Amino acid sequence: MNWLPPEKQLESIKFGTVDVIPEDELLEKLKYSVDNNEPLRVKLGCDPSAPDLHLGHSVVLRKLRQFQKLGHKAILVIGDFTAMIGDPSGKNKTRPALSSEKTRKNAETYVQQAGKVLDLDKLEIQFNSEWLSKLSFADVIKLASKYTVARILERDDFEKRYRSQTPIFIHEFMYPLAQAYDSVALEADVELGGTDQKFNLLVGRSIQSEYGQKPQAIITMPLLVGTDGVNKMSKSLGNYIAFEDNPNDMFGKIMSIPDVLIEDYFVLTTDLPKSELDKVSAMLKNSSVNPMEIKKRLGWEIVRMYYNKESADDAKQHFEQVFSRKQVPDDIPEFHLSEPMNLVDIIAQSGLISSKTEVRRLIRQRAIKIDGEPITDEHLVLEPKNCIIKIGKRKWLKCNE
RNA sequence: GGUGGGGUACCCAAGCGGUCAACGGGGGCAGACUGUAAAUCUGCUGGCAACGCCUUCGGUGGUUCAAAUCCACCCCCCACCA
Repeated sequence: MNWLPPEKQLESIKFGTVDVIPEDELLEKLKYSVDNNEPLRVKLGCDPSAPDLHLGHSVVLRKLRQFQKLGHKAILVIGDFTAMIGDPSGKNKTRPALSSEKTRKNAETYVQQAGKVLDLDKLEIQFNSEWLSKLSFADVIKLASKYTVARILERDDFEKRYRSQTPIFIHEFMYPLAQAYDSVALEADVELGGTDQKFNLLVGRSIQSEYGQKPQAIITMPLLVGTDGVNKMSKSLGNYIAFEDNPNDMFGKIMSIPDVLIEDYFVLTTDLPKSELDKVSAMLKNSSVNPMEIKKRLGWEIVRMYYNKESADDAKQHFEQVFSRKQVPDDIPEFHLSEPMNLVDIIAQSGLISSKTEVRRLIRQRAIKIDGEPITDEHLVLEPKNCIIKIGKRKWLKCNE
């Protein structure tokens, strides 16, 4: 293996991170690794209960891939054990416990999608049920005796929930410990996570020491802000851009992010080299360049990464056609009209809008147009003819006789 | 185990016998303005065969001409005390 000098490695590892704790220990580990020709074991945990990966996940996955490129061992830990128990952390709703079959299936999808970022051939995949399910109650007590309630309560989400009178279950206290135990079981040298994982990662360090291991270095990555520009990207908030989104949606969603996020997105989700990133940030500061153009570049890059250049070109062109020139997109659903029919029924039947009440609402709001003409009559009956119905900002229906 | 507080629409949160499909805020959607950016202004935000009807206020029964509102039992959450 041709190793990059440890200092160089550290420098590139640090790029885009929030914390590297402790940096000197990581450098030591890197030196040891190079001197002994021994890759570091770099761990990333994942939750297989919602296997729809999005750009938010990509931030930390990309960091893991970077370690792969540097020659280290990337380990993806599937948290199947905890998923099977069902983590009730989402407020007061108990999340349904997933069956082991469902979990395995989710894990499969997860890995398959993660493959868009990681090199699967070099990836070590571990299921934490492998070791966690084998712990005896005595083992668990022993593990629990390594940490105090006060320290667990330091975690700010626990503290928040405690203050807002939201229930906290005992087993939730155990999750950080279980995750920490994963690091023990795997003898991890490094663990990655989002900044929201910082606490858990640090517990890993303590627990590893308690079990006589060298504590892992931890690396936290920023949480990518979602398309709403406010919250972290997450599936449940609906502000996400999924790996599986089709190229047009992917491009369009990128175009809808607030300008202030452009730079973060470039840094955290694309492969542009440092020199290019500098150019981008210079352009963003230069008021003569329309940020929209830079965003198009971003959208193009991202679609290219998850698909290819052709798709990226097409998506960009589609965007310009539909939103810049306000033309009707090429590929829209069709509706066959053989006899006169109520407009409301046509739209409801097409499935583009789920209720007729809502369709009527949209008509009242002048959001429905036929061949460019806003409709005002809720009772309009359409004769069979060829026409284009536009519904709101981004839905179309083509009627054929 | 005891005492007290609480469970309302996607979320927060009013309402405490009819005028309640339920104030207000958030979010979302739509319109204007735009660059599917931000900011701003406006409207909408349970469903349907629609000046009416149906379903909804933790659950089940009950009182009443009439219940989210009153009663009974049950389920769940929180705080304090033990």
